[in-house]
Amino acid sequence: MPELPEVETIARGVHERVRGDRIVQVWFCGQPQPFKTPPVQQANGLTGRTILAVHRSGKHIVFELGALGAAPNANPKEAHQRTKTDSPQAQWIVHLGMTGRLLVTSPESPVAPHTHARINLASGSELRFVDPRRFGRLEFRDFRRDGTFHRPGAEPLAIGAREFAALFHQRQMTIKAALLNQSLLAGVGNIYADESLYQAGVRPSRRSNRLTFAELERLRLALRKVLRKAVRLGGSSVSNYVDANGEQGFFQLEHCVYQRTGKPCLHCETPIRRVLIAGRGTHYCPHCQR
DNA sequence: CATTTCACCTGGTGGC
DNA sequence: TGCCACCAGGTGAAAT
Repeated sequence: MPELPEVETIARGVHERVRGDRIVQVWFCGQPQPFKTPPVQQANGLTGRTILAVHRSGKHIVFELGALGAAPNANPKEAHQRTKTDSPQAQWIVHLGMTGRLLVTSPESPVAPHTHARINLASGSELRFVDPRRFGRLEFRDFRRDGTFHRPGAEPLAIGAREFAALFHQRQMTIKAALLNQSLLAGVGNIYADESLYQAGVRPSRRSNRLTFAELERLRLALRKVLRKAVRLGGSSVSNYVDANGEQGFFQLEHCVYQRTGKPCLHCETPIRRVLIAGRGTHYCPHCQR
């Protein structure tokens, strides 16, 4: 489900709830689909480690983990100090796919259908991965064997004007397809591609390399504006997205084109059009976007 | 190599 | 109410 703002919201929420905690028990459901690393290897790697931090990278949620067998630390104050001094030795990487959810709950709360992972922490809380469509992926990396995780593309909130323009001037696919390509920019998905193209006044069917520098700069700034606001509002809750605490986001109320097919453009009243580009439903205003 | 299409899944919605 | 077609926040393998 999640694009950059939703993943950022979830990662922040999980970080707040599990930082400094220790993994005491791991349960994985037998469905092999979501496991990029075999479940047994993952469970062995995770058990006994301290969670130093949780953060977002592209659309991935990255758990920074301490050394295996580090002394348990029940005292939250000391756990916080440990966070400062320990350096990460391994990572657990979660990709939510289309319908994935990461939740921090109590072990007693009812287990939702399609729960594929339950991770018990020393504090008593439980981390759960739920994913009906099973497009999500779980991966474990031990630095000694696998090195650290590297997202493929640039961060849309950090990239500068020149680099952004250079990236998109090299491509002849449609600008919509280019925005969705995670090896160029990491974190932009269908909602925020459509919304930022609308804000920039650029038609999604345009060829990436045909955009002027000024248009690309408008797009980069629109992307920043849209993504930042969406993060501030906790992401877009379409269908049933919720954050780590089960709370909804509110950016869906700000959508100008996404899933507004046939409704009037908020600028010019022209009906919003929906077409298929790069195999995805694409929404735009035929008058405002050239 | 760059680009496009399609398979992978389950569930919700709206038309008949 | 039931059945069915279509749609969905993503990606990577296969085809072009």
